[in-house]
Amino acid sequence: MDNDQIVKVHKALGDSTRYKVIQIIGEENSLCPAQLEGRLDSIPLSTLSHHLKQLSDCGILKPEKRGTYIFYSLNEDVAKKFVPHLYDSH
Amino acid sequence: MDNDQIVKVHKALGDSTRYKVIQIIGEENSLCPAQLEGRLDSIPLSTLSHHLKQLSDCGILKPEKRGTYIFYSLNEDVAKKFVPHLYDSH
DNA sequence: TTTCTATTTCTATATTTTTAGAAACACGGA
DNA sequence: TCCGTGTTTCTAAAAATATAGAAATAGAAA
Repeated sequence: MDNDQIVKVHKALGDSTRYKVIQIIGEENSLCPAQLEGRLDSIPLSTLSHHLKQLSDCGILKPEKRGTYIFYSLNEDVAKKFVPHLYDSH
Repeated sequence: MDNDQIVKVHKALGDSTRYKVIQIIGEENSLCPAQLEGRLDSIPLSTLSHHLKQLSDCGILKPEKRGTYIFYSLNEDVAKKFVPHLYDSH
């Protein structure tokens, strides 16, 4: 993992909405945008989608398409490096 | 360390100049702005100063005044949490 | 006190990022 | 095929951040 990649992950985590998304998905294992929307404070899906894209692009989230739905889950390799405390209580 | 603080550290590390600063200080232990300036690609001291402020404000850098100089070093508690690999080879 | 050096703050501009409505796309089911 | 649902892309505007020159501050030393 080179510096650019590392900086990209930090940038992705350096926003409170995106950080909360990572926390929620860390608890729930796998969620789709509409489910996440219900757990966040009145955020439009279009905005959420941008955040999910950024989190996926940097590699910390892993989108998985099943029919119409897209389930997002943590990429554990990356998540363990950057948000290890999410794994502390398991 | 609460969420706001965590997000703040990630945001500070999510910029390539600031990330490089952290890497350099991790190698050198303690440097002042003018020394750092020489290790970075033609950056004005005023800009560097802003970056150092952001890195200090979020807690990952620790400024220490000695006469006219200000020496910046890593706050190890924070650095070990967010950039643990900087410690791998020591 | 004056000067020199190290560093920061002020100010303004340029750039990037965030936000969100509207339109488009993708898939499953009637 | 047409409709409904889930999700993304398009577009534009607002907000935040980065940048850097100039001015200001702080301390050391003459």
